[in-house]
Amino acid sequence: MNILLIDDDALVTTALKTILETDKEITVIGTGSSGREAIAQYARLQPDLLLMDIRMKDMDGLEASAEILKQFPQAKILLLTTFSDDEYIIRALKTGTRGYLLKQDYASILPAIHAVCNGQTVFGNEIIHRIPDLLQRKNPFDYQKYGILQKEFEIIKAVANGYSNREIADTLFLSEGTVRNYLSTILDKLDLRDRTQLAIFYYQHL
Amino acid sequence: MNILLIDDDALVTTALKTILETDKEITVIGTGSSGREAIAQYARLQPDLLLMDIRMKDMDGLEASAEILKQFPQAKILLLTTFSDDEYIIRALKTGTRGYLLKQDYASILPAIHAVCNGQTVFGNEIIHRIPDLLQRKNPFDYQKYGILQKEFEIIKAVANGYSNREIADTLFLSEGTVRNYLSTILDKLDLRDRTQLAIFYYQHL
DNA sequence: CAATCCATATGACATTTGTCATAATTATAC
DNA sequence: GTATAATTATGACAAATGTCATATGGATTG
Repeated sequence: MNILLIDDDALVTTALKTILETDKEITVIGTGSSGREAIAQYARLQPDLLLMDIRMKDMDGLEASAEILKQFPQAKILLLTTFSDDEYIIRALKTGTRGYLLKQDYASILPAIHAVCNGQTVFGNEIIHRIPDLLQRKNPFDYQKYGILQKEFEIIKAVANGYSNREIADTLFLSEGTVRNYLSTILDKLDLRDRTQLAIFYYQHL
Repeated sequence: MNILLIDDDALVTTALKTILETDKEITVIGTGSSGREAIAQYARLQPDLLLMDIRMKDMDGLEASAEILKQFPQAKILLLTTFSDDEYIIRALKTGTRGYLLKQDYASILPAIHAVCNGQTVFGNEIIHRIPDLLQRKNPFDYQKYGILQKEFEIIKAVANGYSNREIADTLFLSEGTVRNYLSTILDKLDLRDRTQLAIFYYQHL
């Protein structure tokens, strides 16, 4: 089995390569450190399997996966991630990658590779168990934690619905200036710069 | 462990009951044959676990689950299904039920019950493997469809990452004016009003 | 070769957004 | 009962945003 290995961190790439090559059936035929490289290398090497990190600098593993799958719908891609990448799980599932593992879970990597090569789909246990929560949009934005007041939260929701200050003011029976002030405070509390970042924040935390 | 058993088909209920009671730790404290019964019985009996069919006459297992979970967020619900109930899987995941098994898979039922009672989430293997496919046919933002050009799409992604026009210009080596023009065109094509709505649109379509 | 389309760019303009200083109420808590 | 916090409000200002008209060079296509 010819494997292409992509990880931002050269140390990880090396470590993984060592692990993988303890398996006689596996050959690492290429490595890389970015999404763009993944795409280029994939097209060139046509590996049996692509083992890729999710979080990378230029283009993340998911974008790269999507692109590769567009060109090679049969591509077998196994994504690696850390616990903190929760939000990626659903996106990963949607791109159609064949597996999703925690990096920490070294023991599972080899079996997972074999399974994916055999056409199976593999998700680490912890990940499966998070799926219902994630789909449920649990993990709801805990506004108390950031010291956000009820009123402020109403503004947040309105912004996240795409309303302008004027519209928010009208809907909540406030003056536009007040809405602006609230928003300004919110941005400050959440350490964001503008309403767009706020909307994004909202969707990523809910 | 006290279990409530709901299935449309009395034969199945009986069969399952027999299987379950081979396990000394399990007691079937009630049975029923519809979603409504499930809700009523659940409230009355407060079982440790509810084992329920998905497809039933009056109110399907998912609606019933949703209702029960609303009243008892800690409820442990294990849904039974057949291969043909594909479309239900995603809905099931979204309701927050704790497990989802194929009826055919008798052998897994007892272990699954134990697992769920211990707070785990359990999905039959075949089901897990269908999740990516099922999610995938969801709305991936098909920018071709809206006549969005590649370049424009890059702008969209940048906006969805919370960048300002100035930053986008710098990153993509464009003038700020050009970025503004692109954005203006994009908003027009997608029938949106401002960058915030665009970011929201983006997150809702992927 | 003319007609389009794409990528890129300006300048001008109106509007919206975000910040700041400041302040009047009304609860609430100590 | 005084200090603090929450709700609401001004006005002024700078910066960012979005629109429009217009323009050029390159690629594609009929």
